[in-house]
Amino acid sequence: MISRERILEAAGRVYAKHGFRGATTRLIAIEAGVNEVTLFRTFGSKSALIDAVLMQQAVSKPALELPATPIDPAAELTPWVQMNLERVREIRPLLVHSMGEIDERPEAAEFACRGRQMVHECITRYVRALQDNGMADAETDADTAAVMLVGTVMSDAIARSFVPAVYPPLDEAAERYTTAFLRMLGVKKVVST
Amino acid sequence: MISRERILEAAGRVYAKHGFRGATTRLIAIEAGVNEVTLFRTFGSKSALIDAVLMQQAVSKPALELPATPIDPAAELTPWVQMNLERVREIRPLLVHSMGEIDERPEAAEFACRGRQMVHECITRYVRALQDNGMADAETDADTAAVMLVGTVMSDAIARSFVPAVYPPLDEAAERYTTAFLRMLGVKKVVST
DNA sequence: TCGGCAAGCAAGTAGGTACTTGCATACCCA
DNA sequence: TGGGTATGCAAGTACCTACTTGCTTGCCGA
Repeated sequence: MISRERILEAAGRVYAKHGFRGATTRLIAIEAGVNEVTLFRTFGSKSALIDAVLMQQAVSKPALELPATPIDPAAELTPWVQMNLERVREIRPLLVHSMGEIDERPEAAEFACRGRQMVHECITRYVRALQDNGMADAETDADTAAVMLVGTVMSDAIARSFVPAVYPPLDEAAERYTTAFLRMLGVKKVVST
Repeated sequence: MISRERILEAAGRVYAKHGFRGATTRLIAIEAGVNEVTLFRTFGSKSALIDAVLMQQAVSKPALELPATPIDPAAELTPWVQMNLERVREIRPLLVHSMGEIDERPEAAEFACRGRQMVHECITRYVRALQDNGMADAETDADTAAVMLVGTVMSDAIARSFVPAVYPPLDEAAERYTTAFLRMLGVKKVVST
């Protein structure tokens, strides 16, 4: 049963590189250092194997939380944005391929959507809390701001690798996005608490 | 020479659905209502055909311009954002597939990047003009705001189809994004000019 | 010491893939 | 009227694909 994990990891790497059609059972077997037959005996079919890969990825994320009651928004949001940037960057090839394959393999949809949904709920809750606590302008369009922050994170994490020129430097991105986001919401800087 | 265009269009549709590997020459030929051999006689190879498809797409865009000297930012930006949303939505499947195939087929990279680059330059020029004219706060991070607007547009156009719940209604999106963007820049509303 | 189980190996099946070749038709322009 | 040019059709090549079958090997626990 050691080979099960080896195959899953190998399949993940190969799928990330080549997508479903390009991830041949032969390639995966070689990458896993395993006989091709073992792959069928363990997972039944190539589709089942790839599904298992995506399923595992979707489950293995412990969800990045934000405090229920905000205190220092910039200090709380910046690392959250940073972490989300890194996470999406990690799974970028998987994400892009499964997005392209949604029509042909609807099973890929859940993987492509789940993370996005969760992040959206998290940030939306947070901005609501900001408004309720009077730390953000009550009349601003908080939902839109949240959508824009998450959209920015996705766009950066996915597109930076092939259009690097347009994005802020890697080590400044999270802070800049956060600052601009808080500006949108009309949040004042916290000097000391 | 009529078939050349027919093949190009058909190849575009099939590629959009199935990606490079899934867009078989047989499928394309059937979709074009043309003999498979004609396809090879006209383009030489499948790769050359798909390259031609992407090349044509990349060239056929006349670039959406913004005024060199802003007068009413909201009125100028909203339709621009709307148009860009629609454009990216149109080529979404093409974009997603070519993004996934960049590693394997670097020729796809130009198509995936070109539009993004141009839009970025356009909006950056515009916000600079806003700042120069004193219509936007001079000390705000205009570049980051521009990146966020474009990132939002890309994210909406690409992800709305499979995570519709998180995005603002279709007919309000452009206006909301524009409003939030102008807020980020500290642009006051123009009442009448 | 033996039985079961995971895995490897070699070979095969049935189908799909890009691409080629040779030949038959049309059609248009000179 | 004749020749080039675009296209169709049938067949074939060489290779890749997922997946199967039958047999062998090695390990592990009773």
